[in-house]
Amino acid sequence: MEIIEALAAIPLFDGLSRQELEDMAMIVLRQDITRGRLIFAEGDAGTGFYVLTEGRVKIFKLSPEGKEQILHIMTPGEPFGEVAVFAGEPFPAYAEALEDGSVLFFPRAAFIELIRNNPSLSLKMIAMLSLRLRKFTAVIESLSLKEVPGRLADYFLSLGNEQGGDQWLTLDVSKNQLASLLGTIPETLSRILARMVKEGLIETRGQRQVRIADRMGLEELAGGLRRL
Amino acid sequence: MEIIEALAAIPLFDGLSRQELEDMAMIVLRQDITRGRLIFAEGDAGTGFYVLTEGRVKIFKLSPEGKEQILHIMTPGEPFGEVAVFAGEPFPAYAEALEDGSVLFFPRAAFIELIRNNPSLSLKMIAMLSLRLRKFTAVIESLSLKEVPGRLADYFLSLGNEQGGDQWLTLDVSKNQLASLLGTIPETLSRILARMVKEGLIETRGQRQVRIADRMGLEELAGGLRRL
DNA sequence: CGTGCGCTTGACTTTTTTCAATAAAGGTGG
DNA sequence: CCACCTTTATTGAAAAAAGTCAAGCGCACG
Repeated sequence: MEIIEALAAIPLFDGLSRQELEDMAMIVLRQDITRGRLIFAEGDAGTGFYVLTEGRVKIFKLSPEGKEQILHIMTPGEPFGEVAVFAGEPFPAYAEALEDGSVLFFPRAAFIELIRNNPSLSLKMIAMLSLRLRKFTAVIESLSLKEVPGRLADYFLSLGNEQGGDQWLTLDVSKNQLASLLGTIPETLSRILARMVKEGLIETRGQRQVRIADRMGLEELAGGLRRL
Repeated sequence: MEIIEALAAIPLFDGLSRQELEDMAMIVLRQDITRGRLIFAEGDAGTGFYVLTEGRVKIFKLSPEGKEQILHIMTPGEPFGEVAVFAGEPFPAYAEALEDGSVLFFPRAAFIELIRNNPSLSLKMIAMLSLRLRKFTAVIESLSLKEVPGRLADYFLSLGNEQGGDQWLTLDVSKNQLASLLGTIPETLSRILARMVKEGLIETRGQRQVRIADRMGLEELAGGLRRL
């Protein structure tokens, strides 16, 4: 049963016994998703949540004029939609597949039953939510305390931590998406990128590759000690 | 034992049996706090979390230049610092008492043990974290999609929902703090407030009282359909 | 080989911040 | 109860940051 392997690969569930995974496999539904597919919309009832097993999914909000703010880009292994399910409210944002892939769907009632009987699963759930809350805190801090150059510097620095140090870094999103993730628009991003290159903070290669040329300079920018 | 009553009054714990509350009372520490008192600082190790029982506490971040962004103002009954505790990381922000009051401190290890043996407590915990995550989502949306007038309109509207409908509403924070909560500075807030009054959207009385004079107008502002 | 979409650039407008000065409130000690 | 002092709030003028609108480039894809 391939669902079991998929479950076992989810960080949220590691440490669970074979039996527990099998119980869980009984309640989940596998669903393939194609690029551009809307998985749920803001306001939809949260009858269950999802875990991404393959592909990438963006979680975003829409303003009345149709401008979108990307909250998060999910990568395989991450759950999404749990907040609505556990808070007992409709989904607060949209979820759309950025590439072909697949998700597992966990129906609300059955999953709650599972948690109720499984303390270590609930602790994992709590830890996962806490971590996400912490990330959101950082986003709020960044949006409200820093200007766009600082937020972009943050982004490059954290990209540098994930991927190797002073290698060429690969942007995992389009620049339009990156702009939205940073709470700005493509034009502004483009200008700031150009200034960063001119100031020797970064180098670019093609559309999606960047190298940090002056880490200290970026850190000063992120910290607000320098301006572009 | 007064701690028991304090515990029973916390929404997070309602539905727990007398015995469960007593078990919990064994592990909590009561601590009185005075106005201005720093409860924890960003970077402190999270050895446990707090629940506010009396007074008000602000949770905030500091930028390198010392500008502060208030993330949340806690009112009695709300837990804070849990994120760090469950994520196993240091506190990501500062907590400072705005008034005299008191808190209960829950040591990490003992509380985790409690949760492990109490499924309904863990579900409550999960629900609480989910709700907070949902609020943060709204804050991020507001910061990145709306301009200051829209955020302020949001604030008044939600204040109107909490307190009675068309009554005079009482601001629970100073205007400096409100500015920080909205991700802006006092001067900007002051100007926008003045414009809102001139446009007949709100009335003010003294420094801390506001009445919504044109709810529809505010809603249009919040939705971006109108500009000031 | 053209069409389309993502990206960039320029000129202009709007929004917000900064700096500086003033005004109003609130608390304290006489 | 009042004068004084500190903190908090308002206002103006100028600068900076970001957003809008419009045009143009370039690369991928059919």
